Amino acid sequence: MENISQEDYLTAIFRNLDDVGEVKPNLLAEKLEISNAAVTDMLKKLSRDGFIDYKKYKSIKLTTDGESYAKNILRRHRIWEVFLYKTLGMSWDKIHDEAEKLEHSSSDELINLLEEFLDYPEVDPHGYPIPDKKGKIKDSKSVIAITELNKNESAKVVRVNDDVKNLLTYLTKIGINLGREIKIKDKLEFDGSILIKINGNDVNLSKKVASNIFVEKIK
Amino acid sequence: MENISQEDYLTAIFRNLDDVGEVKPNLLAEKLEISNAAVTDMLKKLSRDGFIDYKKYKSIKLTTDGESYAKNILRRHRIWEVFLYKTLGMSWDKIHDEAEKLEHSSSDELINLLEEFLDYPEVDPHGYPIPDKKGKIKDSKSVIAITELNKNESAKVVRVNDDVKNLLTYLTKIGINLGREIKIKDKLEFDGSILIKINGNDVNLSKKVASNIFVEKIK
DNA sequence: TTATAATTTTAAGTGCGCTTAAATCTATTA
DNA sequence: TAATAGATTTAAGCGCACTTAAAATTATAA
Ligand SMILES: [Mn+2]
Ligand SMILES: [Mn+2]
Ligand SMILES: [Mn+2]
Ligand SMILES: [Mn+2]
Repeated sequence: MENISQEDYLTAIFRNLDDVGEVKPNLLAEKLEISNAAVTDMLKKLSRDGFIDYKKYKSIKLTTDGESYAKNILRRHRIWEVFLYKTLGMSWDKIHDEAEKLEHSSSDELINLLEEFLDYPEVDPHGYPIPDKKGKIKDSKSVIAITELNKNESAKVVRVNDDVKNLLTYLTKIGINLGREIKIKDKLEFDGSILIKINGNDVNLSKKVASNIFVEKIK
Repeated sequence: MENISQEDYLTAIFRNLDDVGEVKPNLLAEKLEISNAAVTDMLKKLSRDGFIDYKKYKSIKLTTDGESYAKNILRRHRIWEVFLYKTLGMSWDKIHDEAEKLEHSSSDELINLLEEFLDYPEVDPHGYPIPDKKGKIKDSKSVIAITELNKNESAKVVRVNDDVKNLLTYLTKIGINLGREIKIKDKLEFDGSILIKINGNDVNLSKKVASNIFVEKIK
């Protein structure tokens, strides 16, 4: 395909599929920071090119082609992130934007060599799984958002949404990174915020922040 | 700037400046494999944006801005090539095209980290010098084309034009790579071809090939 | 159920980077 | 020097990826 815009649309679609495997144009427009009209335009092209199923005023589905394409771009993105973070030591909050460009400028051969050089990493530095050459993604059913934990439960941070502006910078500031253990001290009804204990400190997370941090329970 | 086309034009201009620091549109059209009309179009934009000095029907010069921009892209390109070749082991004839894309998708910060990781290489895998952070390029006055050698002179291959389609693949096939010693056995007048000895074999190089291989004399 | 709000599409328009064809300018050479 | 060849620019047009404004459709809530 070799088309930066279309590639970004496809990954945005894939990342935002709901429980029945559909997305709405409005959400895409938000995620891509683009007008609704532009989205409609592109949907026609993606449909024409066989990457999505699209009927006017209906939700969007990926075709088999579209899905495997999206996963390939995601694979590129995440492998680049590992390289930037581990090999070059670039900071947590910069690698996503950098990978967002590199993902469109590298052949499959390059990505495979890079994967080998990095010794076949399974997750990117934000905890997202890296699809293998065939597009297979390890499923992570036990991964849940902090918002789904109950009071007094303990958990380990295993993933953080890399897609939310300035979230990573904020998390670094309050001492949250992958592998950290947290404990729910309280869940506040009126605004959905959550009080957690981390590193011996009490920290209050807004609902929005908490819903973008993912953990695995510790029994 | 963040513009792939303009960046490729600028490096093409820089790489093809003549002895008085000028290029003609026609040559650019050839190198970029694009119509003359498209070149004229882009020259107006590059001029508007302050990267070149351009007057209708006259040759093109780079402005100070244009030159430092071009050298920065060249720096990116060549550092990427070193990485692809040395770190990942990608083959000699594939790295150029890959770098041709990556050069447009990497921040200065990334390039600097990469340069450090590679331990500050001075030349790319084709023998071209890598501009430093300030745009300074080591000059290589003693580097000459094979065509400039006389009969019976010996020399070491130090650079090969990475810009000529299929040249590298061909050279690999006949056993020419950087560091190899050659000796001029004969120069044929009628077609400008040159007979050289390399690796104990006699090989005939066409004028076109010979003019794209660069050497340093051995006394 | 119907008014209103929200979403989505259509319409019109823009700059980009390209194309081919025609016009214009410059260089070569008879 | 005048004809011609070659280089360059202009003109018209195209698809892409976006915009804003208006129209159409669908969802929500009184
Ligand atoms: Mn990311
Ligand atoms: Mn991207
Ligand atoms: Mn190169
Ligand atoms: Mn390029």
